[in-house]
Amino acid sequence: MSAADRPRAGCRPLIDDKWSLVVISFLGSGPRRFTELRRGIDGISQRMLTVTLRSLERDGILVRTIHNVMPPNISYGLTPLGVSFLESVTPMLEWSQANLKHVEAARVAYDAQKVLEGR
Amino acid sequence: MSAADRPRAGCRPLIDDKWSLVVISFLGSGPRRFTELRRGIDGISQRMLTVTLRSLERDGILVRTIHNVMPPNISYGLTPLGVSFLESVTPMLEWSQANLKHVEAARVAYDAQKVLEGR
DNA sequence: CCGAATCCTTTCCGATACTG
DNA sequence: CAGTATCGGAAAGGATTCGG
Repeated sequence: MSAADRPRAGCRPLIDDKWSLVVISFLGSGPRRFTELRRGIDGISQRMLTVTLRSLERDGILVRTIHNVMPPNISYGLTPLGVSFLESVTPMLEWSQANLKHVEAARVAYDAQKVLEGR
Repeated sequence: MSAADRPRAGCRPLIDDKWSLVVISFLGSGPRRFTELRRGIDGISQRMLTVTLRSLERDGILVRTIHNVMPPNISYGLTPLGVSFLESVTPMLEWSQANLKHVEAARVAYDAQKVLEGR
């Protein structure tokens, strides 16, 4: 990779909080309702789901749609901007899955070395 | 994008803290010394640079090298694992740069709408 | 120059209770 | 079902000081 191919140093990700990526990748397979998200995303609290959805709606990453059927329900789906973002993070998500073992091994080796050195 | 192309829902990025991506992308152009990083990365405190470097060293993303020249100095450089990670985040970093204006515009529109609705 | 240690403030976030 | 409001503990992070 040459320097010209890379974004300039110091640039920051626009979406970088704890739950946004998980929510976005969950919505990659199609719109979901609040409760589906809550049950489908392990460990998220109701509060953080609400906060995250609001923030992503504000950023134009997803849209909140109220369906006037009986009973009424609300769904969340990615916008075209959200889809393009998901596509851009997919390589990083795949890297994380593929290299989880490598990173864990590096941590174990590092910690073991620290113990040998006497903290 | 089909469902099979995507990492399974709920997977989490291995590196997702505030400063790691900035440090890694800064090191993409080659090894740097502590003070170069400190001066080159806008807004990072000395403490957070230290903490971030340790964490990334532990993860096997970068290596700390002590050069026994006069005067001695210490440099930080990406490992092959770190380079592969940087390559995987590059699309997301480029997306962030390319869509900053879009997202900011969406935020302004959202906030304006909220005001119209009377909070 | 590099970084550890301490202190202190800010922000995050889960639990809980309540509304249409 | 789909939220909002509030509270308190936990964690992040900045400022400062000290040491090799």
